[in-house]
Amino acid sequence: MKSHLRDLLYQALQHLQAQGVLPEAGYEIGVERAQEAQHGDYASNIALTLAKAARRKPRELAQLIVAQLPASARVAKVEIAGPGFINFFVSAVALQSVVSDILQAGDGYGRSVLGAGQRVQVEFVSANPNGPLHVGHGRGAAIGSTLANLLQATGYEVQREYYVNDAGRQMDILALSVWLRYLEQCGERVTFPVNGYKGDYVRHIARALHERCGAALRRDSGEIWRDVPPDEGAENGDKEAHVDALIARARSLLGAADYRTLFEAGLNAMLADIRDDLEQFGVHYDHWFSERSLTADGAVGRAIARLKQGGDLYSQDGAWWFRSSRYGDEKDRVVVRDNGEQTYFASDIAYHLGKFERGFARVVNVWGSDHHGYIPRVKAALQALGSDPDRLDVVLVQFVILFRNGVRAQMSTRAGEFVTLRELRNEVGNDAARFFYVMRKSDQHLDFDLELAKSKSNENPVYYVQYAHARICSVLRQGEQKGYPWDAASGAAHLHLLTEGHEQKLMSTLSLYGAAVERAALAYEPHQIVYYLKELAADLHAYYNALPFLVEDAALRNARLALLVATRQVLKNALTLLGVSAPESM
RNA sequence: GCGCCCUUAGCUCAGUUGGAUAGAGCGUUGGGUUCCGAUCCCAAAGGUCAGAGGUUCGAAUCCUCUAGGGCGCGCCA
Repeated sequence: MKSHLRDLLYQALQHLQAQGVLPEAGYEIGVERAQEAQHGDYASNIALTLAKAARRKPRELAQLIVAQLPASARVAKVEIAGPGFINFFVSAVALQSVVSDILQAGDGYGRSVLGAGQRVQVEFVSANPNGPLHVGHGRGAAIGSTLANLLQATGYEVQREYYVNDAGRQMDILALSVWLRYLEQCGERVTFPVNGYKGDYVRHIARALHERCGAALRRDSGEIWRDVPPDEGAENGDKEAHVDALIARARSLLGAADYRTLFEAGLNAMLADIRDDLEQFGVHYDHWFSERSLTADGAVGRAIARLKQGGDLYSQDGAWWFRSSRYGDEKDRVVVRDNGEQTYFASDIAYHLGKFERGFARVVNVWGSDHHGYIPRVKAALQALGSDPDRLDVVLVQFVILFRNGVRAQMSTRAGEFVTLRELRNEVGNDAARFFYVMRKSDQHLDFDLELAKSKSNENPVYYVQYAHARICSVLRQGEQKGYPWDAASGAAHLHLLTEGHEQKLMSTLSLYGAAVERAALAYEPHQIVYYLKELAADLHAYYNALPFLVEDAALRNARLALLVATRQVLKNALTLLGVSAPESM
């Protein structure tokens, strides 16, 4: 419709140019949805933007343009309003056609080819596999997953990826923690390090390991603790040194093979848990990318070598620094430490470089907002290596605060540990969780009202929207029972009977769906789908309350049912993008 | 201290590349509807868009400064 109106305006402008009213030049013709009903359906500000060039008052120019507009069956009325806006009122015929469009396209309605098959990668969650996912990760999962769905629906070829941080000290701490719990299983008495992972999940992993391996990984406890520097709390205690020494001891006492067994036990158990959690949450990945693989196949070494070649590395204090400040970062960053180990940042350079080498036209990272300071250095690295940093977009996700009965829900009883995603899902259900997670703009804090998410009332937006879908199903069931099954052909033939105000409003909202999907996808703003759904559901409920559907007049009845079925289709399509179910009854 | 993000009605939040009298839900007040499944409609009240300058036909939106809040500033990951 928008492009149709642009065409009409373009033709009018051509006439005016021919008459010498307007100078010859190419113009951007802006056509927007009108904000208020009294402004019609679409509005153009073309007269305002061209007033200067035409040396006429905007309203006067608007009149000239309108006078030259070709007639169109899809436009019922054109008005000039305000400072010089041209308002278009869409004809009933044009409005009604949306119903048949939807019924014809079905599940495909709202999809577009905007992305033209370009390959886009969305990387999200990527939580370290050293513990279960918590409620904060859940928001990243919901937003990332919806974003991927949106981009797919707009014609991009999307790859969903999880970057597994399976290297580094944190994973060694997990391995050590598992080992100590395992030794407890063997009957040893251990003093658990302050820095160790104390969650119950570590005990579960240790128990399974003990059942599988017996005492094969047991070592003499005197040897383990010999000369280990004291933990925090003791005199001259240092929790970092303590835990590092224990890791080194585990390595030496167990040997490479047994340490690997231990390490893998922790990693694999955690990964399986995370995978399972996300799968149940309706979040699916195409690829789980291992950080260790980057070192193993030499990608990190190659990236560092390239930086060195480009003159972007220098040696200082025994370490290798990347001159990121040259590319807009606050300061330079270490990529190889003085002990010869590569930093996490070094892997990340290789990882992001690899993303572009894999042929993605665009790369989207969904990160917790606490990582925002990391963006400049990654972009700096891409630029130094000759990739276009603008092809990397980072969506920052703010924190989630749980509320129960109006008060901030306490973090779990175990000190410092957040409520897990699984606990949240079990309490409020997957649908409510996913819907609530994407309800706010991602860079806004999310106040998550647990009681509201569970309530079965129209104040609960999930319930309100899902019920709109169920309600339509219910009407159709009622129709069957009354001997009024929906006749699709009759409905299609009598759409012109849909002239009531509520019907027009509903059809108008339906016609906005495609634009809403595109906007949400391009701006990386899943919350726009939620707002769209709320409006669509409100229109449906209002229609339901205002007019009867199962009327005796078959033509009118089938037309109304056609509108209902179309509405149901769009509700379902939009809910599916969010990963929320569309129930037939509730 | 420096950097990034945020600040819109009593509350929770929208506001589509700068557009018309800044909107919605909840809450409050008054009225109507209560029929296909569990609710909708109308009206009223409520705003210095944190504050101050600037850019222009036009600013919640862009720029500068100030205030308040969040986060980040490791040879950690």
